[in-house]
Amino acid sequence: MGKKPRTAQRRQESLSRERIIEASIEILDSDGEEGLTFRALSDRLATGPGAIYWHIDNKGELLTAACDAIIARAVDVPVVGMPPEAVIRALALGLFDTIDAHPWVGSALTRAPGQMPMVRILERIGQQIRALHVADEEEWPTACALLNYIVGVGRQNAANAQFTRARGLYRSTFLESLAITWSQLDRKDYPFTCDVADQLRDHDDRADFLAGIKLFLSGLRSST
Amino acid sequence: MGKKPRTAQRRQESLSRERIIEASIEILDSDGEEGLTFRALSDRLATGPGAIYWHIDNKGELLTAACDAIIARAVDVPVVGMPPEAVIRALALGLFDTIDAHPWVGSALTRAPGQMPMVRILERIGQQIRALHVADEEEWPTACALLNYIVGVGRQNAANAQFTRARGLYRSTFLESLAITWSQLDRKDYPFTCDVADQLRDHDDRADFLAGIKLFLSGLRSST
DNA sequence: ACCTGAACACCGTTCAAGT
DNA sequence: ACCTGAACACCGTTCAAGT
Repeated sequence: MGKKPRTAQRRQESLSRERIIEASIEILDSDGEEGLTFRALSDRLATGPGAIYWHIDNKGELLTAACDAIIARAVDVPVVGMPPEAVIRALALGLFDTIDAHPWVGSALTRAPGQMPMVRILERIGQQIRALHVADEEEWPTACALLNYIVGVGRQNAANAQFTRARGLYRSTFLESLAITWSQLDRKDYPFTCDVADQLRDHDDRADFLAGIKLFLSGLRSST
Repeated sequence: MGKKPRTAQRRQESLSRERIIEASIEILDSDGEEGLTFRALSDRLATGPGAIYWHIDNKGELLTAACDAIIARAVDVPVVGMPPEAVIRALALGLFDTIDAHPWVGSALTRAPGQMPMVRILERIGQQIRALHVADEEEWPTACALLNYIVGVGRQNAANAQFTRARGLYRSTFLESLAITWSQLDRKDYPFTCDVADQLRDHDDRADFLAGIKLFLSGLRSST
């Protein structure tokens, strides 16, 4: 018997940073963040764990690079001839859906402040903020706030989904049990949460996300 | 020679969930998230790693419980006689500072969707949203958006600080090197980021955070 | 230059054995 | 009921040795 079962046969092409990142994304998408190990990765690439270190510095850099590949695509939305507010909405929804489809992207974004993936998003948002003729000194804080809202809420939404999946539950059953827990809280201390428990059951995360964007944009309109 | 060096002498009081959480917070605050291991924790409590499992289910639950202890204090702000918008601002700033002081709280919050620490925040925000007479069906999405903004931005800010500290840099030198990197980007592709690089150097995260809150509140005012 | 894979120093968690 | 600590099945990372 062989020393180690090999699912894939020995690779033809030589290793490269691109192939490593591509394989990492496949693993991250199918097995989640904790599924990406250097052993699983080197197995898929039919090599040893050490080989990867020739092309990549460490796991953090690998995650950032994989994240950047996804964000680069997500941020590439049509812009021409659309009003800035519509572009912002399209950008925001596109990112929301992307983080939802690749939950690991959310945490990778947070762990790489100021790095390329975040800069890509900042730039797109910033250009639209500029097109809205926000006062010069307000451009940066406004773009920042919007960026953080989008990533923050997208991340939170993805975390919910992951939390659910990790427990082998469906979204509906998870929300159902959460609604029950909330409605059983002491009404004296948690009046709002008790009342809102019902709405939890069949709320639409994507719609709530968009509602926040709209609030933001209307705040922006009223202050310029 | 002894089997194992003991920094603390054998504990007097017996173990308890409270003592474990208290010790965890001490470790998390001084050594960060990756400093909290069951070995470090049991060392500090002068016991074995297994003993902890008698009182706590797993590491995730431990982190959530530690996080909840911190949030419970942070959310306990004076409310009486203040206008709702002022309470929201105070609440938001308090949470921002708390997450900044305990960076691990940010990630713990994200990992416990719908759990107690998040509910505490939701409830306080929700009560103020209600006091602002937001339309019934808008209460939940509005509170949600605000909650997510606060936690999202707070978390991002804490991540920046951690990223800096992990590399042994000061905040100013980190921002300086980031500003240089940004200003060297290709102006054709990154006009906004290039321009904004200067503002990065001495911007105030806390002020930017507050600017987002204000934008939110003015959006709320203009839509009610 | 690029790859191999054993080895190192860790993890979280379990569990038979003790009191 | 509560605690002990060795043991298990993992990690990320390194590095001497190979081609």
